[in-house]
Amino acid sequence: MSVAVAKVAVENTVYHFDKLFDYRIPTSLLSEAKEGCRVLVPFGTANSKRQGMILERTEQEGEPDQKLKPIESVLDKEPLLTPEALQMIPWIGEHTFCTLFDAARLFFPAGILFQVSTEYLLAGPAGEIAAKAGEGEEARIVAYLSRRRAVRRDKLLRDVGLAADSSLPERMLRKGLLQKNSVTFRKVGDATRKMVRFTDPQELPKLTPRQKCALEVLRGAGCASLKEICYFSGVTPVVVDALVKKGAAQYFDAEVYRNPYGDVPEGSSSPPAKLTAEQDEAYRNLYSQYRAGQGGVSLLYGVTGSGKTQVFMRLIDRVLEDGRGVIVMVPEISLTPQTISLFHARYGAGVAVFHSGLSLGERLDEWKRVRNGDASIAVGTRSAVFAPFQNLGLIIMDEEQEGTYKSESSPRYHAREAAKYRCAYHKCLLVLASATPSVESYYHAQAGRYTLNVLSERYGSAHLPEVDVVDMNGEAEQGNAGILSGFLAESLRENLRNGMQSILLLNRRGYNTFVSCRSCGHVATCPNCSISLTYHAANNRLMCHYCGYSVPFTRECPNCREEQMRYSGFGTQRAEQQLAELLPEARILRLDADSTMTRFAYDKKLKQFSEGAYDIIVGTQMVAKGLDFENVTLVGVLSADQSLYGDDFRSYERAFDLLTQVVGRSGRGKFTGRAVIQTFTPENDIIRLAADQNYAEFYRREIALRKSLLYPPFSDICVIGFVGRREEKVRAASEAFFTLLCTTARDDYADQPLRVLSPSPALVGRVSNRYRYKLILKCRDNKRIRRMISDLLIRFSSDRSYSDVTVFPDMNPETIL
DNA sequence: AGCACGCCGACT
DNA sequence: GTCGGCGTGCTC
Repeated sequence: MSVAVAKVAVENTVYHFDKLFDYRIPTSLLSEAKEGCRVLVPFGTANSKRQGMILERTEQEGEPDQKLKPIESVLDKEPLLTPEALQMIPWIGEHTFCTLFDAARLFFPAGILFQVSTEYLLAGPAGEIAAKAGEGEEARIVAYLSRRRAVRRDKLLRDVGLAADSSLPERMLRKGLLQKNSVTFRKVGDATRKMVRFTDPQELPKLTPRQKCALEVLRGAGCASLKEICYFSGVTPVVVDALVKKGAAQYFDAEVYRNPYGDVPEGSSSPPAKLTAEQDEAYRNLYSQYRAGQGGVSLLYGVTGSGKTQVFMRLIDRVLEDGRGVIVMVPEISLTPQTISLFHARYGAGVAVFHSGLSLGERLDEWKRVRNGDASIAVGTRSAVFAPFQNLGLIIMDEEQEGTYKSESSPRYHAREAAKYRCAYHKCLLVLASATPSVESYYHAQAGRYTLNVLSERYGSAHLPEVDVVDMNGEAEQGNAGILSGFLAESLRENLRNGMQSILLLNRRGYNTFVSCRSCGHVATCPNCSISLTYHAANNRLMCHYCGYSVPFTRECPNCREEQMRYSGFGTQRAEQQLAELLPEARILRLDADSTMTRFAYDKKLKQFSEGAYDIIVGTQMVAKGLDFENVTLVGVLSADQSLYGDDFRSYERAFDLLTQVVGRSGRGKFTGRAVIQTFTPENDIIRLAADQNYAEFYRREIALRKSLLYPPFSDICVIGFVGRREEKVRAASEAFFTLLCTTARDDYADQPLRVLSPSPALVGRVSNRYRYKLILKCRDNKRIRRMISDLLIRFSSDRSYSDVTVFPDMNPETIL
């Protein structure tokens, strides 16, 4: 006698008791319940229905010793997950300290998920129930339900006007007035963008001040996305909801873009441009490493504009010939239409695109195309690393040093590590490419763990730009308080006269950065976060970049009541304005997160720039990378300083990367380029090294620093974050955890090299009214240490006294909060 | 996280 | 006497 058992990862479990749960597979489901299929299972004392994923199937011999609960139903006809994914899920769980189901989620598009929810219906004929029911709210629920069949819990509570966490339905259930069901439904999600239009009613209903404000914006625009209305009027979506209810406005869905990138051309088989000797050598090396079939990692270090893409494409061609899949990852910022059309032009519909800007439906479509073998190249951001190829030949990670490859929310995985795992599994090649490799990757290449290929020259006739560093201290002394030095202003004029284009980088958005009172010194800060507010000229409001809070700007100081509130510092919006005053004939394009909020605004604006509709781009980081316009011959960095002096061990690396990259936007075509870097600290070596594009020297210094201070790659860093509503609790929790960690490490892990830094408030100590603390652990990221951290988390969260504080470990985070 | 069990105070 | 407060323990 034996019984079939499924080991199931269950949704919405809590980390400290997450594991694979055993369920009996009823005979009727024996053929359906395959590994990799989603199932519905009874869970907990209430046996509420939850979604789960079968990760393993076993036969249990003899009598079923425990009373295993049976699987309720199987949700997929065919497995959603490949054997590779099934194997990778526990690995992700172990490395990122997340639940197994959360790890499994990474492998399928969000649109495919079912949601399990409760619905209620009357337990008998309406008349009978109404007679038994009480007054007031109970009676309202009965009346409401007597007009329909079953209604989902959230809808019921919303429609009857009760709080979302009301326990009334449960109480009525116990009284026998209601009955409940578990239902599964496919998440419809935000497949379309919510748009609002003004309905222009005969007479306007009575409106509250906030509603008036929102309506004014809407009237001006006629129609806009809900997001935009909220940005420009500073209201929350509920205000717009009210407008719609009162009949002054209407919601509608933006058209669904089935194919977000227009008609995909047939893959043009245009032969790739001829490779230079250097490119050819890199290509040959990579190809032979691929051919060897041993897997492995290679670092392709090529200066900006050296033509790494051509090397990739050659390699991709060969891999495709073998009938194997290819993943190309790019950072969010450079997933431009330029990049995508480059691949579309060459490989046609064989390209699937993955990034966060796609609707759920589109993501599902692209996922299926890879799954079914209709697409053999996946191009996308970090999530593309999980593209469901069955036979993978090559993964390319462009700009591998980019921080966006590390997930900042659970599961906190690094796409580079996930890529290494997949490459080991498929015995395929991972190519890390960059003009400024991460210190860690270059170290591994030097140490021989990765192979190294170098492209030291720009492609074609292009040369690296000449760079001038301008000391802004001198400018201030000469009475120039503007954002442009005389030198940069003159360079811009000259470039304009020559009919060439320029890019200006200002690494900060908003109009001004800082708003304070001249009279009492009061600084405008966010009421929810420990951060100062930023003035935005577009909507004349002060905004918080952390939680989205905003207030209208007034001159009156909320503290001393004097009309003395003033801006200081500057942002992209002010730069744009000053530039317009200085160069009235220039056509200026501002690119930052505010000007590119709508879905295709960024793409459209870049296209216009490339067609010559603008002379100058001024923007934040998004202009620093990936842009490739041959008419750009001048790049200006308005202030190199903010990016340099973070308090993170990666600040210098990021600053060097940013400066090198932005300088590299200049002179990529047949015209010679130049760059101007403005700074108040011209003596800083990083600026000089970036100006010279001297990576080797930068690396030499940085690696020495990392070694002496025991930072990666000489150690791993695990940051344990603590978040909660009451600061005292959060601080106490971090200290209790610290103590527990220290004793555990001393008693049971004396063999492990370990340094623990005592807890301290996070850099931004409060965000959205939640306090944040952190403690830092320098360690070796190995099985034993992960086990220790996991054990600590489990022990710590079973202590009820810190239940309102959430603890989250992050192994090798991109930034130390 | 939910949810049930269980043991003490203020109501009909 | 009972309803309901939240401390404690479990989830195949």
